Amino acid sequence: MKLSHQTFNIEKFKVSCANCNLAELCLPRGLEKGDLEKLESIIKRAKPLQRGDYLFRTGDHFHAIYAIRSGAVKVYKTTSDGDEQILGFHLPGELLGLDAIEKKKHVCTALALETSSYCTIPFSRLEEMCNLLPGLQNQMYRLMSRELSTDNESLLLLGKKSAEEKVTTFLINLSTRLHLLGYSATEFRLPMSRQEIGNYLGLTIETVSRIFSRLQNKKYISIDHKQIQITDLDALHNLCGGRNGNQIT
Amino acid sequence: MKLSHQTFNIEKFKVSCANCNLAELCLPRGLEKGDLEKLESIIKRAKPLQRGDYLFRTGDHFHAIYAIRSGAVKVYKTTSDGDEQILGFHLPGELLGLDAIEKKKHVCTALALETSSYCTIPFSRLEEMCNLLPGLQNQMYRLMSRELSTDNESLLLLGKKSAEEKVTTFLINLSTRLHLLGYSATEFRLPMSRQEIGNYLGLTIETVSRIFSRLQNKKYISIDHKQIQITDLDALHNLCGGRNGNQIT
DNA sequence: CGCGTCGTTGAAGCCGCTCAATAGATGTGG
DNA sequence: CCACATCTATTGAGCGGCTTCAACGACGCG
Repeated sequence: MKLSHQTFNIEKFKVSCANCNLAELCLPRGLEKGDLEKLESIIKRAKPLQRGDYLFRTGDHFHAIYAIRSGAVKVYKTTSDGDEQILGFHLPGELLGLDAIEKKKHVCTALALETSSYCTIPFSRLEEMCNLLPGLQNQMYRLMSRELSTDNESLLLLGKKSAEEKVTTFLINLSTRLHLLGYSATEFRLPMSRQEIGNYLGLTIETVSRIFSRLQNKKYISIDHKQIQITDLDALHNLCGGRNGNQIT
Repeated sequence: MKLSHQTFNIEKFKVSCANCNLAELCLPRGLEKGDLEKLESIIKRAKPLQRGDYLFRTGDHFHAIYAIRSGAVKVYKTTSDGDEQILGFHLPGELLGLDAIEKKKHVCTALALETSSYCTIPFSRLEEMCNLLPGLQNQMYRLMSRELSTDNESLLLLGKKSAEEKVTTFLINLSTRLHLLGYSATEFRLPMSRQEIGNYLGLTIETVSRIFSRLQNKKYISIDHKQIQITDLDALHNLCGGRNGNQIT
């Protein structure tokens, strides 16, 4: 290897959707090799975010959408009286910022829950490229459509379900998404605090904590701080209100 | 007028986005006259729906999106145990069915709350046309982005707000949207039942009714069945939790 | 070690739900 | 036209799930 250390670092940040194991979940899905190279040419991979760093904030000028490559990011709105409502937690392969297209300004804030890497996709160039690559345009519609679907699932979650159903649905949803990424569906680390879970689900931190304890007493799960093990996935499914747990937001 | 009665009826259903007073709110927004004609060529205007008619149902094959021209439509999901969660009420100028693109199947049901007319826009032809008309493609992104934004507002509504805040936010939202359509912002007819309002807001019919009564006692509104008059819009705004009420779902 | 943050658990209170009764609106058939 | 049934909406009484308030333990960091 003749590359100097310096050069190597630059190489590390060069984009290669072709080699990215998330390609099938992300924007490149369904593109041919040649088209993939065109798409890569407009994508920039930036220095990873540290825990607590902002990806974008409410009011920021919108110029690009972002694809999470690793880590976890929370997206939230801040109300006039200062407190926040978390709208979703985003894992690798998911696109952020699509809701900012209309107003050309970000309407939410995105913050890294842990060290997270991401790709930046300038929107105006993406739009141009969609005109050239119908497959890419179709994938954009699909991804936006999917986000609409998952938002609808969230509405159902908040509107109809009890606290216990909310928490179990949340766990199963997370489990499903992690499994899709190749991780264990039954053993993982929660990237967010109880506070953040409660906020997302429209519950208090105490209620979340109590329900975790209750699920643990029933031997459905086992929790050590943020490390969680699902010991009876079927039982959890049954608590979700019959269906569901496959939403992706 | 030389047209026979027969001919006149056919003419009535011919599309003309150019003459549609909703054009600036709907898909044609921002298109030049020539491009508008191209768009019109793929749009079909169908016979109006009667109250209780379905526009589409969960599981239906997705082949087109729909634009409401008049009336009001509710969109809901049905849970496995049979009851429904209403996701939104749609007024003229709004697009329906965008959340079905990904799965190529409708994931919700859309039902007319009153006599409603609409346009049908075949999606595959729309996609082709977006490749030819960058302005149209941009408008599609904007409209989908806006729906994502309004879904987020709904999440905030369901997650953070009290029953009173939910109901007042709902009223102000409706008032704002009707005003945008050229109707009175302070006097209108609710196209949905108390039951449906409660379902949408995650409340029972009794709670909705009580809050309407309370708002009436405070002289903020005046209700006669479905006919509603807002007598103190500012007071309602203050009840919303400081901000908000500008979501469009 | 001391401090702050996070999470757990208990006790009490309140908001919204459930159950129930009633009235008004709507529709139907005689 | 009225009698009757049905559906929607309103209002009250009581209950329960979740929140609020509070105390305490565990962990991380200076």
